[in-house]
Amino acid sequence: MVEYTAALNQTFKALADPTRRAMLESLRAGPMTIGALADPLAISFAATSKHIGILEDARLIRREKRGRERICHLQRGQLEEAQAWLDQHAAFWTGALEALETALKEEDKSDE
Amino acid sequence: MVEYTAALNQTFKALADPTRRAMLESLRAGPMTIGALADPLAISFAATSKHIGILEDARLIRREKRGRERICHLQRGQLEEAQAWLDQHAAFWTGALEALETALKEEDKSDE
DNA sequence: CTGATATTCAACTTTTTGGTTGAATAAAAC
DNA sequence: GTTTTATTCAACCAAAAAGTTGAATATCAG
Repeated sequence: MVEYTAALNQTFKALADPTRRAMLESLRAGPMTIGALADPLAISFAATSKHIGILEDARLIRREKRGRERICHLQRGQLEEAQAWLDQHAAFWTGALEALETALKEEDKSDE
Repeated sequence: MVEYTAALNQTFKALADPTRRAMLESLRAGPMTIGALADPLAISFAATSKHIGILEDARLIRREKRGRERICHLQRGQLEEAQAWLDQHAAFWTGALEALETALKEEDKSDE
């Protein structure tokens, strides 16, 4: 029930790692190389490259070859699906609780 | 840069697993027991209980003891922080691209 | 061509994750 | 009190994730 695509899962997995989120945050300032991305993180180039690969698979970034460097750019990927999932889930409270409140005021008893 | 709390990380990790998202989706219909949650999933009670533990740690659900049963209820947890992170990240395109578009129209040349 | 730089590849290690099973606990039903 | 029923605990397992190191590749600078 509710759409559950492989892409949505890939997006959430990609976002679940704090290092990868930090990378995405860095890239908000503009495109940058793997080296520049690895710099503030206390991990190797190889590890950074792997993270980038995961973000690329989730299409949250795009890696462009420029000479011996790789420039990483942000991409939307399936971010909107993830947002939609969260929004829909959050609606449980915004919408449903509103209705519940009304019911409680009128009945003054617990639901169910 | 940008708030990165342990709670936010816990939330994203909790949401990264499709089984756990399915559980949260089930619970939208109303509170239910571990058994009822485990039923549609092809996993054991024990595995279900563990997932519930993770969701509980992330405060996305609350486990209430009623007799020999445990009733699971949805909770907001730090869901709003996760939403905020995504919204902020998505704003990169909605906001920034809007500005970029304008710039392109006026200058008709590529950025950077 | 030679050497330095940027990144990736391959192999490997450690930790975490998602799952299992069977015993333990606790409450309900008989 | 004995037996179901519902859940958890503990020990374990396999696969995935996140990291490392060192060799390979490709490009740029002399």
